[in-house]
Amino acid sequence: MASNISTDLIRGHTDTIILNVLQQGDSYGYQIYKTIIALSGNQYELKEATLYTAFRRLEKEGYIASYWGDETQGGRRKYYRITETGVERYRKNKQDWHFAKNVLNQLIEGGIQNEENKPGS
Amino acid sequence: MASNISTDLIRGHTDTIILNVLQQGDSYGYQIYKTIIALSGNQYELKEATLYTAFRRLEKEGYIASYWGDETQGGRRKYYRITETGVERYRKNKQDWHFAKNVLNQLIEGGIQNEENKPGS
DNA sequence: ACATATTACTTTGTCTGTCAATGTAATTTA
DNA sequence: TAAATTACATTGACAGACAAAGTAATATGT
Repeated sequence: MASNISTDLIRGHTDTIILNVLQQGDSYGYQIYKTIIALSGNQYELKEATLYTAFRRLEKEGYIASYWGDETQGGRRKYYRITETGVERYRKNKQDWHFAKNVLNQLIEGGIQNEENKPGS
Repeated sequence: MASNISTDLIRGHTDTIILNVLQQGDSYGYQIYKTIIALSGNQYELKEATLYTAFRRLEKEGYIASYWGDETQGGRRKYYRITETGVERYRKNKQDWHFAKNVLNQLIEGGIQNEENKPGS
């Protein structure tokens, strides 16, 4: 893990990242933790404490829902599922990110940029 | 000012943005404030309080230096100049941003991205 | 068999950057 | 001459990220 990435550069994207993972199927905390590391190509680790904080936040806001897995041995894995409003939220966040990315390019690079502006979505 | 951009999406880029402005010539607080709004195409306003906080931070760390303009009427404009380490810092920050941007794309968009990976500089 | 590592979830407290609110004072415009 | 703009500054609050520490189960190594 090179981890060049300062926490402030990711700040604000945590929720979007989690929602993206959950959009591809239900998952539980530790697995999501591993998935994010893998997705980043081992470049970024979203810390566990941050993750679990985000789960609370997202659930409270109704973007995800949780249920315990039926592991039959102890109260093991807590699974998360993305809700409909969660999917909407993800789409919105993704748009915002594309928008912000373009503005940031303008602000960080010197003058006027060519145009690498295709929100895709 | 549509200001779609949440503060958390910019967080961590403030210093880089300021250094970028100062790289194109000395300037003073209020002008930098206006320049950033213009540079963003009126899409983003870096708040004054944030700016002045950043000036302190950057000066303390030796990335910028300040001097009073010779307005001869009152202690008017405080100009800022980017230092050599400031220029280096800017370059580093820009690289970090390109790197983080690519990782973020991976984390926010679903699967594996094509490749829009040319750090430029 | 026993220690260690890994899986899995949780809480508490701290730090940092951003910004609202507020203030001062000079200059410019209506 | 009142109001707006320019220009700089401080204070206090808030939110997100995370280090640290902990609990408890299962798996692995020796």
